[in-house]
Amino acid sequence: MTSLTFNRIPKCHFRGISLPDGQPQHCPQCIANKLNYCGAIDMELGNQLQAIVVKIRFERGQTLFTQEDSADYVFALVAGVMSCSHYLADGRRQIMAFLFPGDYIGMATGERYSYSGEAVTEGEICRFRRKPFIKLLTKFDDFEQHFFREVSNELAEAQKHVLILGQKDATERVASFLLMLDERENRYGAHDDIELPMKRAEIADYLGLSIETVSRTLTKLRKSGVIAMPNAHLVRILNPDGLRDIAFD
Amino acid sequence: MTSLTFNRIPKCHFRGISLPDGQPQHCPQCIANKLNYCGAIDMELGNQLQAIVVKIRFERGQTLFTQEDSADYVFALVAGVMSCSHYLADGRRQIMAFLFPGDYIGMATGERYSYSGEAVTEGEICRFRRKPFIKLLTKFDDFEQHFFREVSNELAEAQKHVLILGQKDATERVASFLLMLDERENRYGAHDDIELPMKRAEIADYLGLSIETVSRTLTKLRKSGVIAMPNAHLVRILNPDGLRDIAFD
DNA sequence: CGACAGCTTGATCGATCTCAAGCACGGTGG
DNA sequence: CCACCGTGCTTGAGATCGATCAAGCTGTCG
Repeated sequence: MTSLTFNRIPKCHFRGISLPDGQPQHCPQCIANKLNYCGAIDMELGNQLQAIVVKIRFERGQTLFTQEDSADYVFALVAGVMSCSHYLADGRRQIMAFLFPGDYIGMATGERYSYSGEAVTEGEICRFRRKPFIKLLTKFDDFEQHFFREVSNELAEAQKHVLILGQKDATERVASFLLMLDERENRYGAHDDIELPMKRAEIADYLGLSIETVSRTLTKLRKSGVIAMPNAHLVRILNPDGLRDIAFD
Repeated sequence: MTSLTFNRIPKCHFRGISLPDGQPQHCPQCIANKLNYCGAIDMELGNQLQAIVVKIRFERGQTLFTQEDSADYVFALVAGVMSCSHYLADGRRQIMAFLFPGDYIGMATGERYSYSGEAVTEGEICRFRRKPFIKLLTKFDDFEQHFFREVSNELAEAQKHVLILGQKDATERVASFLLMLDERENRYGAHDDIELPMKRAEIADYLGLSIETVSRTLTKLRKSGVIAMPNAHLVRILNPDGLRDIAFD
């Protein structure tokens, strides 16, 4: 049920359900709505969304948009995992967030995205032109409130991230990261092992650590018995309370 | 014009304009609206806000609310400087943001604030009960859009913060911080020196550094000639381009 | 089976923290 | 008015955590 296969989307239970190929589906059937919008999209809104949506499949490693691009679109991730990264001129990369099915991207942005959207796994995304999308926001009141909550949650996530980066040491950071993934995967129903679809380098750039430190820390947690790692991209939490203690909030 | 006096509010030009003592003023006259809401509040909304507002004066060091408190209020900072801090159980503190007149607090929050609101200087704040405030949001459409933008800006700030904490070294962090304050003070009109109303400990907890490193870094920037410091809480940028280069974005 | 990308592990180095003085300035009281 | 005190800032010396450099290892794919 949770075997690790990166080749086909549906295999990984928390990466969302692939839509049938072809034209975009009516949005109420879309996983993105099921997960975050609780099915509250009405038919009329669904139809209007359908008129401005383009569904895009993407491959692992692909860049969907860059931090320099004019922010003409809003996206809804349907399947797969993405990252939002900000690059400095010398190549340093800060990953701002990992995105999972049901997440929206580029809601709260200025004239340009200030981060690049990159595919961590292959997947599928719905792309909406911003202007008509925003018009729908003002037209459908719950829809607007929904996005206010979305952006609020994103802010809360960013603040947690600030706390991790500003105050926590390497072990606390990695433990917090594992718990974050665990919690995230729990939204899709019970699961046993945490999947790490991203590379060590991506975990490192999310946590402000080096690849080597991430690797050493995982090894340390494994040797101390709070987690097990069936393989390099699968983590089983053996002692949840212990891990929470280590994460320190 | 920019002499450093912490005793009386109006002396510091970027800390906002004190309202006359006594009952809350009609909100269109309020500095908070002038700065961020561009005077777009209409009379009707102003009256309804007035009905639910309480104006509170606070002293330096005072805690306005804690991270444990039920988030029953939304605040608008009118005068003075505040900080939002998250404390860990062992006393570590991450300052999430410094707040200036015109900033709103507690808009995007769950059941509880997840940070404590602390007074960096003495000042004044308008407090609104959350429920009626939210009702006004839905009733007045521009008001709602205004707050969507507010929360979006807050998110952008948090993401900048993540970048600073995740990727930048001590010198880059301090330079970025000075530029942030500079930009912020520029919103209130031209100014010569940057005021640092907060203590070194607060800068340190914002930047994820120790007090000593903040101090040493300021000394280094001073000795290298990009800034001058007439006193410990006043910074003059001598070489803006140099400082931007050091801040690295 | 070989090549390559990504992960792990080891050894060293360096930036920042910690501990410890000393300093500066504002406020207070004699 | 000035000495004293306390708080906050600076500076120095040593310790530490994580980065960097450098192999080796593992699993995947052709």
